[in-house]
Amino acid sequence: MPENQEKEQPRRRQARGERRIAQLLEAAASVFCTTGYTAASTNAIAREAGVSPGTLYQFFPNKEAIAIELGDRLMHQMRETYGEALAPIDPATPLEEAVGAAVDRFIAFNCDHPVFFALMHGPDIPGRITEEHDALHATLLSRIEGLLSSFLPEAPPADLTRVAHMCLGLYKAGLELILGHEGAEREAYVQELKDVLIRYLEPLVGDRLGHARGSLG
Amino acid sequence: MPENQEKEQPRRRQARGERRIAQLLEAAASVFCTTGYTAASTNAIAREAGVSPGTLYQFFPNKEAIAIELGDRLMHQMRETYGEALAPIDPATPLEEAVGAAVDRFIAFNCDHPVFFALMHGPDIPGRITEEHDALHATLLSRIEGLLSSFLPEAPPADLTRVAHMCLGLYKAGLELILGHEGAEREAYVQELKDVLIRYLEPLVGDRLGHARGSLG
DNA sequence: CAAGAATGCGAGCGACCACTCGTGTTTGTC
DNA sequence: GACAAACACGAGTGGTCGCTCGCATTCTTG
Repeated sequence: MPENQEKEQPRRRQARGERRIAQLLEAAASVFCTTGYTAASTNAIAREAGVSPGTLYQFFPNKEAIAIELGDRLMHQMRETYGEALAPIDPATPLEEAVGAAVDRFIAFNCDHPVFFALMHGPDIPGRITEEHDALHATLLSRIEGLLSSFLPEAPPADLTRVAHMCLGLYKAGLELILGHEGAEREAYVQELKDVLIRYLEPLVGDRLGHARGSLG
Repeated sequence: MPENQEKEQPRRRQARGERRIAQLLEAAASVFCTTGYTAASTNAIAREAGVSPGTLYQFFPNKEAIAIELGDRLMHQMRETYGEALAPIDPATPLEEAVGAAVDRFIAFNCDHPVFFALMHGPDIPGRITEEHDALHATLLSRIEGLLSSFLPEAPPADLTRVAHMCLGLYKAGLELILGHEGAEREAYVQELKDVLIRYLEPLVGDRLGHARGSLG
């Protein structure tokens, strides 16, 4: 059977279809945010988008595909964001500045796209999304490791990896608190997160260059 | 209608029944751990326990009650644990010692009872468990605040609350990494978590007493 | 040893959900 | 305008899951 059924050429879409897709993804983002992936019913997504269940399945083969497409689009934007936020930097950059800039960019992204957090942290999420998340996670980790190694060229790789994991974990913990507050309190938590990271990393990287110790605001 | 239907006196249980309950809770813990709460089917729990679905419902009115009972028992043990781990201490105790002891106890508890983490972090968990979790969370927070205030009697309450939230969040982040590793690597992460907390808190509490700065191992 | 309560079973019920299908409507193309 | 393809609909289908019910078995009690 030489027929290749998996390679269906993308069916021609009209402008209306593209609009529907965007509409459905937006609705899905909203529903995923409030109820999580598994609890989100496709009917609820369709209803939120103001279309019928059948219409939803005109554009997505199944529920997972919705999350995947949403994840892909977010991931794309994310890569642009961390491309800027975690680019290799001059090792002479003060730690405060490097951490502050990276945190600000990531926090801004996550505040703009709360679905991202919801989609990447559900314990009930299908395999494909987890794969994407793991891939992103790995990329972020290697970027952080790269940055760390420019500060700490002589550290054992295992330690670098561990510290990178820790940084990402600390960021996620801070993000959760930040997303849980608004306004001035949110800003205060952002600052607190920066302090955590800076104070954690300072003894590691500061020993090499003897940066000035942090002064509290 | 003067009848009070909610107050059914607890039906008499035989030893066999108590054993079954323990068996079912253990099975539930196992299933919740591997699949999470919502994805765990009551039939799967019954199967894991080696009994029929009907037997399960002989002892629990519904699925939520299983999680609640499990949560209650864990919560009870937890309170004993943090009763020791977060008891008010002499403000003169070195920060390293206080943080190290508290972290060790909580980590030990969480490693002994992985369900606890699974049950308290699913985004899909029913209201009652969330309430319990919130209650525990609040208690832990006020304990931490209490400890902090003994170090920082003059700090504004809002700052104290924020720092306490941060500490708990950092702990949870560390816990996730710790549970994800074993053996020596796990121990390394435990130490890393302690370092994070100590370095975070040191500038706050250290300023008052001028403790020796941390030396890396 | 009864008699009643507690325990145990498992087919099956009702609800919900992902997904389909037959049919009707809109849009692009000649 | 004619034809086909894309779009839209929503009742319906199959499957899963929480939970029930009638009945069999084991324990406690007098």
